Amino acid sequence: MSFQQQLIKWYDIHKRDLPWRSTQDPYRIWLSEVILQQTRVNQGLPYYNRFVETYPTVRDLAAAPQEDVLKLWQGLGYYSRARNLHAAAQQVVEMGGIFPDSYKDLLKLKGVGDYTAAAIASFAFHEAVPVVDGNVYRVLSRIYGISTAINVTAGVKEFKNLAIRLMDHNQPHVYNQAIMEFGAMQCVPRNPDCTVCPFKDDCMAYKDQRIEELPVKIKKTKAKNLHHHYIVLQTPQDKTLLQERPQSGIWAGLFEFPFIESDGALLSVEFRDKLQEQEWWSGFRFRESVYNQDPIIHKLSHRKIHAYFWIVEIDQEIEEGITIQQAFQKPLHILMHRFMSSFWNSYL
DNA sequence: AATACGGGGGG
DNA sequence: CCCCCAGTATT
Repeated sequence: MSFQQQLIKWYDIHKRDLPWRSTQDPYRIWLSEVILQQTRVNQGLPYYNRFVETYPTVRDLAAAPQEDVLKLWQGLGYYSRARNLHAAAQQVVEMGGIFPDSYKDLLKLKGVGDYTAAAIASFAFHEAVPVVDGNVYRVLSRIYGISTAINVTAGVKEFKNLAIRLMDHNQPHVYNQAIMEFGAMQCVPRNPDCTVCPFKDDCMAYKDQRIEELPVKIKKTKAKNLHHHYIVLQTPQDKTLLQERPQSGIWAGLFEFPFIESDGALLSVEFRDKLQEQEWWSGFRFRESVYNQDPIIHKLSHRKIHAYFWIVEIDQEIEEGITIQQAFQKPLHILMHRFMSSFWNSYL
């Protein structure tokens, strides 16, 4: 039995019942693929359901305000995916609302790269293009004993070529689902149960006991430290102040309290001075107290944010002030949302 | 070719 | 603590 046949046989027995597998609608498939970029199925699943329900068609998504899309995306991370998703929906609507139906044309959509274009093209249109995601790298590197790093150009090309050679051209949609599912369920990153693997007699890595070494990946640079002193403004009428982050960089387009950056912890007097130096701060009388003496550590892939929340009470209303309820309506990053939930749920 | 970009889960 | 996840865009 060929590799493809064995793989598909395994898939038929072990596949999970996932909502995007029971549709041929390119819009839904695209939605699922973007949500699942660098995201586990279990984490993305509820978001997929909410998006399909809120925006049943690509036109609904295109017509929505970006803030609403970000709000629905809140907590999923890599927020440029949401902004690109929104922009791509508008691209599709401009093309008459008809989804591109080939790998080549799909690639033109914002946020759709090599993997996602291949996924949509094969799942929705049965085009014979291979998906090469983290699962596929792992499966192929192990079975074929390939030590080329998966995150260097030579590796990307080598694995892509192998994937093209291996794929089942008669049923690319099944084959692509099968190899990813196999990586996700059987050929897992750590401690796979190779004794029940259908490829245990052929797998080079298993034979050479190199399962834990493959795939090879060049390690990434380590995180830099940032210190954020968030200003939790409180007015007499219990209003507060949020600001939108810039459209590029970390948490682009999300909302948070204004903050002061520093090299480390601040004493109350230091915080007062820095606050009064802020351009937007218009010299209110205020009383400050730090909510958390020790920083809350929020880790991103390459930033380590030390967050301090300073409760700053002023004795007058401000024009930009919003209610707590309004603040919760805004798209927020997890650090903000966690603080707001714990602070205002116990405070109110 | 390297870096930026989240958050959660697992060992 | 470190690694990984249905990657893409930018530098």
